[in-house]
Amino acid sequence: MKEDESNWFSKWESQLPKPEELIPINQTLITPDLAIAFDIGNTHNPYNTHHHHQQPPAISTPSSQPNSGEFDSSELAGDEPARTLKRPRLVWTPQLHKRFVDAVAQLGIKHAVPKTIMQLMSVDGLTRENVASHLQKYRLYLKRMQGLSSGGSGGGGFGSGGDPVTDRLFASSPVPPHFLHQSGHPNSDAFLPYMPAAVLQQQHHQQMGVVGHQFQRHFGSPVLSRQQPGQTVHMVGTPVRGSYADDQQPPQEKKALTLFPVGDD
DNA sequence: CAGTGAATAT
DNA sequence: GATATTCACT
Repeated sequence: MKEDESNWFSKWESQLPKPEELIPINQTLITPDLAIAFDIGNTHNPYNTHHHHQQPPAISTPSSQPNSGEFDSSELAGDEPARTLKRPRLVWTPQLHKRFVDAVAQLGIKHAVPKTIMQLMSVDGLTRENVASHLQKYRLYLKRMQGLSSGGSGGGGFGSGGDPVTDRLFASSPVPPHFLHQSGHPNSDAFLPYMPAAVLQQQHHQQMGVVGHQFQRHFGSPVLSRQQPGQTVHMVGTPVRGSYADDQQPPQEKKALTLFPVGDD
């Protein structure tokens, strides 16, 4: 009956350890081997923002690779190679991507296949799959670039009619000109406006003063950590304030359109 | 093995 | 929700 229940319950309850007695067992129960095997370390892992871990592939500065650009492998200085274990999701940092682009550039679009690229990059921990996957996206990116790069409202007019570079990562890296269509034109490299990244903003998303958190991702600049409601925030030291307040249309196509009463779109 | 597109995972 | 990875084909 009832009394039985309450009885065992109280018993059980009274036997519960007090908070003070609850000691952290997370680590002590995990042997070093296990820890490595599961890629878990301390509970307060710097990378453990909340629920996923990642071990940036240690970019071992290849002594035989003339870095055309600067290379900040500060935090990337990894530790133990994850051995034969399932590696964490690789994050393509701009630097990493740069290397990638570099490799592809040097190989030439023709020989730029995952395997070769990977070798040339000589990034420790990078797998062929990683490169293959990335290469694909990169190709798609290039393709799209060509698509909307002709004629348009050119003249430095970005983010107008077209779509403001969908891939931030790619956009943030100097792309060898000759990549754009055609593989044999070592001389047609005339331009290729490299956007200071900061300019790349999304047009949609009218979220109040909140700047895309994507920035944080690639530039590690905590532009906005926490913003109190009502507080206005402008970008730090980034004078990239668009010209057009809310309108996404540069005063340029405004030619002769007095022909018809433009209803409204 | 390389290339794609779709699905899936983080 | 963006991205990276995996999968099934080609």
